[in-house]
Amino acid sequence: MAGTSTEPARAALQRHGMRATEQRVVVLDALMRRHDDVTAQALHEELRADHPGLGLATVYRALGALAEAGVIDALQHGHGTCWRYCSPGHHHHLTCDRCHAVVELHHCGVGEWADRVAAEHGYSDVAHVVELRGTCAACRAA
Amino acid sequence: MAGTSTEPARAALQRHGMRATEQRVVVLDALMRRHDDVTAQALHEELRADHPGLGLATVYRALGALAEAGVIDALQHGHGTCWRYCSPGHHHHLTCDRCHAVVELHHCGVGEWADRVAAEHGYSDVAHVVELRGTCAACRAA
DNA sequence: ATTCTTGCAAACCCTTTGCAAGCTA
DNA sequence: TAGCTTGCAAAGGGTTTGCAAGAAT
Repeated sequence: MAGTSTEPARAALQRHGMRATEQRVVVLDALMRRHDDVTAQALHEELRADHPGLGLATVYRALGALAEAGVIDALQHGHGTCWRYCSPGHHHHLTCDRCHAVVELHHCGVGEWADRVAAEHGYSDVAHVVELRGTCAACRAA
Repeated sequence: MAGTSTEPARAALQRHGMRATEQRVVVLDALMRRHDDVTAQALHEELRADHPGLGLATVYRALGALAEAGVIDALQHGHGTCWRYCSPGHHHHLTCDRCHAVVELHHCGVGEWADRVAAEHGYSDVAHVVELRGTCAACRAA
């Protein structure tokens, strides 16, 4: 049935020159399906239900490799690292403080201001990290 | 002599309802003097030269309390947490990737965009985290 | 005098690493 | 087949905590 294929994950792995092992496919596929971010341990716990042999170290290694390849993002909010799938191209995220639902913002309203301000202070090669956080409609209603 | 008083640190502590112990004063004073961020361990190492009895756990506790009071910022870039003094009021930071020198930007060019975009997606109570990173003039020249 | 804070060292917890076995291309 | 990847368990490293002694208000 449609929507349950792991092909997208497999394809993404190969596109980035990573071997498409079952474990990596499973990890990436899980991230591509969810709308929020997860810790390595929570993800491991979750995946273990269907994949009893999957090791925690393997999850950590897969996440590290995927992040290095730019396929996923590592987030440092709070205690421990959280991970989430991240589509290509420059964009920012709007996340819900309560449920961690994420909206990707592909139109960036910061670059111009950032470049101007940085130049005023003599800084060059400026990058910006932006994260918007609020309460999503669903959580507000709840 | 001027410039070496720990009064500002002491005052900031009391203003936030924290007991002005010698250790806390020393920690906050050190942060108020520097233009970059530090790890707890590095700060401890540094302060130990003049304050042999100062414990690492005390540094961690002081930093945690100061951050909770909003007097300093906790940063999660790279491995381990870094800390830096942060003046009051809404502002953002422009930091040098090489030397970690910080410029505080008290004019925010993001709020309007953030609020609009968030509203478009049904999010409310929106806050934004922004950090600009580049190479400062001094490092570029070096 | 009371309550909070400190130092030390041990405990914690998330994450990484070594190594032999298993898989991918 | 050659070389990467996995699992397990042990090691690592930054941070937190328990507790008795010491300060601050």
